[in-house]
Amino acid sequence: MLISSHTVSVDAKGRVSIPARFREFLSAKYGDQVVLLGKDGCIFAYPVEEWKRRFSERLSKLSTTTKEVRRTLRRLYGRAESCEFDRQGRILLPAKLRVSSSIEKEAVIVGIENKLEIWDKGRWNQEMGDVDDGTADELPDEDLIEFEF
Amino acid sequence: MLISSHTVSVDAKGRVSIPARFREFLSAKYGDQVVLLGKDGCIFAYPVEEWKRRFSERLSKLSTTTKEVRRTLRRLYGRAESCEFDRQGRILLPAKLRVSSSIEKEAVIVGIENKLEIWDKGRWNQEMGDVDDGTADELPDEDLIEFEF
DNA sequence: AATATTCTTCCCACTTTTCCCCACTAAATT
DNA sequence: AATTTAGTGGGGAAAAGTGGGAAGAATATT
Repeated sequence: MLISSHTVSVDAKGRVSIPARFREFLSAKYGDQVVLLGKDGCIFAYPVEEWKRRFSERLSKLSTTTKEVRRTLRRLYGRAESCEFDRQGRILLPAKLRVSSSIEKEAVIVGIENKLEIWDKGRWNQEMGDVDDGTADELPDEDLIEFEF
Repeated sequence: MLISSHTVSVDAKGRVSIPARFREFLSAKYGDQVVLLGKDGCIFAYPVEEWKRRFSERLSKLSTTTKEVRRTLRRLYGRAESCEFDRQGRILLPAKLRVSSSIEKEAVIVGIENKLEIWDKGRWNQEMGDVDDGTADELPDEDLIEFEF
């Protein structure tokens, strides 16, 4: 299970090191390939198998006779990027995604159950409520489950 | 699995480079031949095997006694074009299809599970909703399965 | 029928990008 | 303090993408 957050630097080529703990878990359980998707102002990184489970498998059951379905598929797949760890355990964040998530010099990598989120450090701090005074937010009401991002 | 989108240039002869990642997947899994079909204002490119699975196999089971079926068949097969990669990994887009999909100088090639879509860049941006705010659409309701494009 | 014209296909050459690999520093472990 | 592991940076080879020339096929023109 993935958990916790780590600050890492983004180099001139747009690469970020995936913290060793995360990498071990991912490689062992899923292999070295992840799928990136811009969302909520950050980048979601799914292990490929996880992506398939959440999207491919469910979407392939839909008929593509309707234009709506075809459009949904291309909007999802078209925005995603596939990428692999290099030998140093880094991934290259495509320029497109770096721009849309405002990631420049420092990024925060967050482990959430079985996917990662990659944030610009500034945005992450905002998302966390700027001051981390140890005050936990209340839990939101339950919601209906439809689609798992 | 095919995923993500790449911008490529269309040369004076109407050729486009198929991004290496896509090509590797296609060649390894399916061979070098694809079937092109104009649809939704872009060009669909199916590996031949995929075309057979989606269309040939299912359509050949239908009886051709009705005019309706014969008409469907000729409209589908008549508009399709077969083509191969050249040594540089490009395909030549037939003039007809280039016109009907408004492809001129810049094209976007999108990988969607096991087929490609080839778009004029302008049209693609429209299809994506112009601004890429990372907002993914919800899935539409299920539909009855007829033919899967 | 002969010639011209367009289109297709193959090949070479150039530019840009990608990514592989080495090396350095910092931190943790023994 | 020495050794291992994690994270960071960058040079250079290889590959990807692009453009165009030239030979051959198909079509059109005189």
